[in-house]
This record gives sequence, structure tokens and C-alpha cells, in this order.
Amino acid sequence: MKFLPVDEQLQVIRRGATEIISEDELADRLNRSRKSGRPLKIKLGCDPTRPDLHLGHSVILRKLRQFQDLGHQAILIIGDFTARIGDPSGQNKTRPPLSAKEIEDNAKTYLDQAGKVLDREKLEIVYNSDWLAEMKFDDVIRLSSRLTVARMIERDDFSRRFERNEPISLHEFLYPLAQGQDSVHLESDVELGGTDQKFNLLVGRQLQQQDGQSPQVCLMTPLLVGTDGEKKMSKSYDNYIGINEDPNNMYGKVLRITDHQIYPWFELLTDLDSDQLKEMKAKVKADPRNTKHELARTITAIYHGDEAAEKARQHFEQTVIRKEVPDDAMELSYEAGTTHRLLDIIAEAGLTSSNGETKRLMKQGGVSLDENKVTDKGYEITFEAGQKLHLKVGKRKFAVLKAE
RNA sequence: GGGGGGAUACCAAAGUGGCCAACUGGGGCAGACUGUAAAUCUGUUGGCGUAAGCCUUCGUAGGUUCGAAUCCUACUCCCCCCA
Repeated sequence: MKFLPVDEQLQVIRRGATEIISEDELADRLNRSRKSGRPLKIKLGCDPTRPDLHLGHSVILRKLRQFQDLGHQAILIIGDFTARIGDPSGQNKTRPPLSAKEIEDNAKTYLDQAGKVLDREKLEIVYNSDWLAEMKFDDVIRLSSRLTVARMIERDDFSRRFERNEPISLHEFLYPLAQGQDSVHLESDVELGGTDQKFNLLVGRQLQQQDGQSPQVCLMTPLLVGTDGEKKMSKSYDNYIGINEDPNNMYGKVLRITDHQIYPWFELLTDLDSDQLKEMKAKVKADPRNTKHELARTITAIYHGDEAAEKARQHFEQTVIRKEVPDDAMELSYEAGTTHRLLDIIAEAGLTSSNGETKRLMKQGGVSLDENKVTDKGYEITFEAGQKLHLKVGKRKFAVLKAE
């Protein structure tokens, strides 16, 4: 394996990274790896508790991919054992432990989705139950003696919970130790994580050092701000864009972000090089509208391909800008001469979750037939042969009613 | 082991016998507006029903009462203080 010159590698690695502890050590390792021809071991742990990946997760996965492309060995740890604890980082609640079956299913889903970002062929996948489950109580005691309570509770997620009288279970203290033990076991050279992982990553460093290994380099990426423009992207805030999301939704959701997010998203979610990024920065200012569309298209194309991205753009223009019924709207057929209540048609098509909701929408002007709002709850349609009606329910649900 | 506090809809949080399907805020949804699915303003936010009305919901199970989220009993879970 031939490696790029160290400074070129560093340039790629640095992109979008918040902090590297430390860069000198990293350069040093890259140098040695280049000389010996041995790739670095890059560790990323994943938590198989919530299997649906979103663009927020993709930031760190993309970073791992970059290391792969530079010729290094990416190791993805499925935290099947640590998932039984639940990472307390940034949490204000104890997480409920999962069953073995749930973890297994989640891990599979996770890999399917992560495979869209990573090079699966070159990826090493390990399960941390392989070594953590083997540890004796004795080993656990020795491990937990390495960190003091004071150090633990100075973390703000713990101290905050402590101050607010929220419960902290004792086993949560073991999480960073377990994660650190992973690094010791794998003898990792670099560990990746979000900025919220700093404490955990540093524990890995400390444990390696105490075990006579050279401590891993810690690389942190920023937490991606979600579609609400405020909080980090997360499923529980419902401000996320899933990796598996269909192209139309993906495109539309990207377009929803605030203007000042456009640039960071380019930086963290796309492959533009530093020159292109610089150009983008200027573009965002000059023409936010089109630049945002470009962002939406780029991101959608990464996960669904160019063609789907282009279709998504058209879909958006059609439905949101021109407020027309999209070409791919569901079609419902009715026998000519029959009469149906619109309420029932909507219910049968599953466009709303209850008749109450449909009535509410009607009252608010959210239901229309061929561009005409229907506000009468008892509205009935008698179909004539060959008739075609465009039904719109809410902002994004469409159907074409046909009479045969 | 002892003492105290708590559990309300998606989340937070009022309500302490009828006016409670339950104040308010956040979130969601819709309308107007917009380059936008952003921001803003307005409305709306358990189910069935054209409607009158009915049904389900305030930790769980019983009870008191014409009537309970509200009172009583038991249970489950959580938090704090002292040890």
C-alpha cells in the first residue's frame, strides 16, 4: 500500500474536524505508517441502540471513509456489549438496556445503512462483547480503579443530572471505561467521535497509556445541527434527515434548513475539496436560494444518485413552489355513477390518521380538490365516467381520484 | 433502616369532587405570507358521529359518591434528605 505524503493526508483528515488530540502525534503516526507501509488502525464505535442513521451520524462515518480512502484500516466496533449499559454522554436520562435480540437486529440495520457511506469491502467489523463479556469481576474492579469519582462527575452531563436530582445509575460510570477498554484491546491508533465523545475518547487514551501502549489520537467532529437550526440532529428532537429517507423528503428537508447552515452542511456532508468549499462560502452569501438547492441536490445524489436527485428537485418545484399534484401521486379508482363522501375517501386511502383529523384539516382549508378548497365536512362526490380529480390533503399528501 | 416528595396527553407543566377531553409553553399539523417545507402571524392539536351525543384517557388495581385526574385503600415505579 502506498500512502500519500503526510501533509496531504493531514489536509484531508483535518477537514471538518473540531479537534485533534494531538495533531503532532497524528503526524508522527502517519509518518511511521508511511515508512513502514503499515496502515493505521482507525476505530469508530457505534451504538446499536437506535438503528436509524441520519445525516448527523454520517459526519463521523464520512470521516472514517476518508481514512479508508487514504489507505488506513477502518475498524467499526459494534457496541453490542456496551449497549447493555447505554452511553450516558449528553443524556439526561438513564437509557433502558436492550435485549440481545434487539441489539442484533439493530446492528444489522446499522451496517446496511452505514454501508452507504463506508467501503464495506475494506471495513473490519468487530463486536465488543467478544472481549468485554469475557472479563471477570476482578478485571472490572481493576479497570474501574483507574478513574476517580471526582473525574467522572466533573463531566457536565453527569453533574447536571446530579444537580437536577435526576438518577444516575452506577453502571453508567462503566461506559467510558468499557469504551476505553475497546481501544486497549484493539490497540487503536486513532479513535473518531463527535465532540460529545471527548471524555470517552480521552479515557481510551489514558487506559492505553496505563497499559504501556502509545495513546490513541482522538479526532472529534462537530455535532451536526438539525433541520430546526438549533439543536444537534437527533431522532428524539425530530429534526433529522434519515440516510434511508426517500429522495423527495431528503431534498425537501435539506431545503428547510436556515441559510447560515448551508455552508457547514457543505463542509460536513459533501465531498467538496477546500477550493470548492471556499467558492461555496461566497455563493451562499450571494445566492442562498440556489446554493441551498445545490446542497439539497448534492446530498440527495450521494444517497440516491444523480437521477433521483434531479427528480426530487422537480418534485419539489412542482409540489411546493407551484403547488401542483405530483406525477407519482397515488391513484384511486371509483366506479362511475357511485357517490362517496370525501371524508371516507381520505380515510380509506389512509391519508390522515383519523376522521377527526380530516375534519380539522377541512375546516382549516387544508383539503382541496382540483385547487378548490373543500371545507364542507359532508362533501360528497358522484363520479362520472372518465372523470379525474386531484386531491390534496395537507401540504404533502396527494392522490388522483379516477372514475371508471 | 428512618423521614419527605412525586407519577397528568408527544414532551414540559397547571389542575386537588361537578363549569375537565383537561390552563399554559414547546413540538406537531394547517392557513396566510415567502426564494424555501425557513422566519413571522393566525388557527388547530384523543377516538367515533352530518349532528345531538357517545366512548377512551390523568402510574396500576379496587372502593366511596348521583358524579373522581381530584377523596379512601392496596400495589408498582421514581426522586431527595438522614443513616
